[in-house]
Amino acid sequence: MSVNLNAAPSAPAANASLEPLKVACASCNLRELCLPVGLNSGELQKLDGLVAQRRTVPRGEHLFHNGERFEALYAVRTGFFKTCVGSEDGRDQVTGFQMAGELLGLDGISSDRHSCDAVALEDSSVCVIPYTQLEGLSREFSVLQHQFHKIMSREIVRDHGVMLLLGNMRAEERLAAFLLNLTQRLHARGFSSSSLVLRMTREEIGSYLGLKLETVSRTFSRFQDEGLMEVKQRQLRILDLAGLQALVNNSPC
Amino acid sequence: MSVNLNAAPSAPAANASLEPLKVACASCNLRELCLPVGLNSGELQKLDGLVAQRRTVPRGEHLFHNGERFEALYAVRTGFFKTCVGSEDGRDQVTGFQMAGELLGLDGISSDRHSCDAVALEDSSVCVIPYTQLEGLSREFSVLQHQFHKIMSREIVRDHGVMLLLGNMRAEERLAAFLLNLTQRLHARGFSSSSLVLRMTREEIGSYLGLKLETVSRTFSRFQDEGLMEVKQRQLRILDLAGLQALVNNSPC
DNA sequence: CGAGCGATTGACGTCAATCAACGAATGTGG
DNA sequence: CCACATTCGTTGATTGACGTCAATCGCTCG
Repeated sequence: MSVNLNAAPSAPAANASLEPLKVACASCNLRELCLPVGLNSGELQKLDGLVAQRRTVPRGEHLFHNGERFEALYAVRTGFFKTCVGSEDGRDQVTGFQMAGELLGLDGISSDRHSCDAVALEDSSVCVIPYTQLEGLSREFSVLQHQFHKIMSREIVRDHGVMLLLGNMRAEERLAAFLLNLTQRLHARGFSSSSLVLRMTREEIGSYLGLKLETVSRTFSRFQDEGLMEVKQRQLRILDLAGLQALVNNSPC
Repeated sequence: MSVNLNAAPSAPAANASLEPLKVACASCNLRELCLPVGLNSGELQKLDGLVAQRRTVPRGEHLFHNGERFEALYAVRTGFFKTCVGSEDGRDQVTGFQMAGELLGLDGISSDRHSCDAVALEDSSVCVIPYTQLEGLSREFSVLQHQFHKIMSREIVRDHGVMLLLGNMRAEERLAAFLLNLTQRLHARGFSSSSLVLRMTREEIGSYLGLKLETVSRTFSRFQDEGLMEVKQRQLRILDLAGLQALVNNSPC
């Protein structure tokens, strides 16, 4: 396996800020990445009835907090989020980064409370999906039910990939895997797969990868020295994709 | 948060080997830990109709392999399993240990193929839950649907806890967290929470915790020297639960 | 323009990995 | 039943990767 991630069919990305009064799932350009995959138009309409509310989250603000009552899932429409869990003694761990078309809040189902924080890394907007209603609708439409289950399962598989990364890989391999994941997801959304702008700090990358920010920074510099990529602060440019892939796949020896 | 794990109400454990011809969920002593939580007797009967098949898995054998077609979930009746993912270059990572009442195979939903190996660490038996039928039944019974979603969500939360452990904790803390998790789950199944027999090798523990087997062994020895526990091969005895908890909660400084 | 956060880089320390040897337990075949 | 093989576990010495501490640089935004 190849350090799992959310593979998805391609679709162009949406634009932020100017929020239309009503954006139906049926006309959303993320529908092939999101919950509506496979629904026919009648089903889509029903789903739209449910996803009535939108919410914008300014950069740095929480979409939800750990411990908060769980009532809805959120589909990212525009923007970028991180989720993180924390231990009593103040350590915290970024558990994921979410971009357009990805679902937030699945952790909350288990205990009716959110068990992590979700924070916008740039001005973002989400669709609010009231959870009880989603359960209801997915009892009506087996396609929706199955798609929802697939999304939860995909999250589990992704987490297992991260566990492999955290448990077995060295700093270089972790960062390479992270970059490949990120570019693949961006590519699936119609962006360039070689040029990207990071939405998160070195510290946040480090937290996700189980590294310190200095190590992330040094590893970026090493990649640049080796001609694998160009690094200008958060502006990245992949020069040697195969080289990065080789780093992930070939064991260090 | 406290390095999440599958908390569950208590229930005594079943006995192996002599497999009854028919064991109904309704009379299973794991029903308060497993899928049937909250079902009324009519619903239980329907679920029983679905869970017709049992399977025994001798120690060391696979319940399923990575890449195999996904058709059913498995509920552990007796015994003990590990699940592991592997990368191309041969490294592999234990992603979890499963005991009675826990579900295996959730990773398979996302792609219709299992994405990990499940291996019995002792002679074990499982209930086979055909997945398509489970989806059907959970469209009929919202309680079953909700319980199933909770189980998937719990798996996600558990994985996030492991990510925190792998990303932030030192060897001692990881092992302490692991032991506390294990004893809590055993306790929930009616076993002593101070005495336990490990079903897995040092290497498997190490793989789960992102450590080498020598480090696991050394850390066990240190715990013993410090009077936290008694270690005789795989036979463990917790002497100072609070001491272990302190290790997990208090940052090293 | 200056304050402040984020990023980079260097010197040094630490924890766990690696390499290696040995001991204990379990299982196999003569 | 014992010799032997094999796997699992323990322990020590050394190495190496990443963390820590610290100084500096450079954006970005009031």
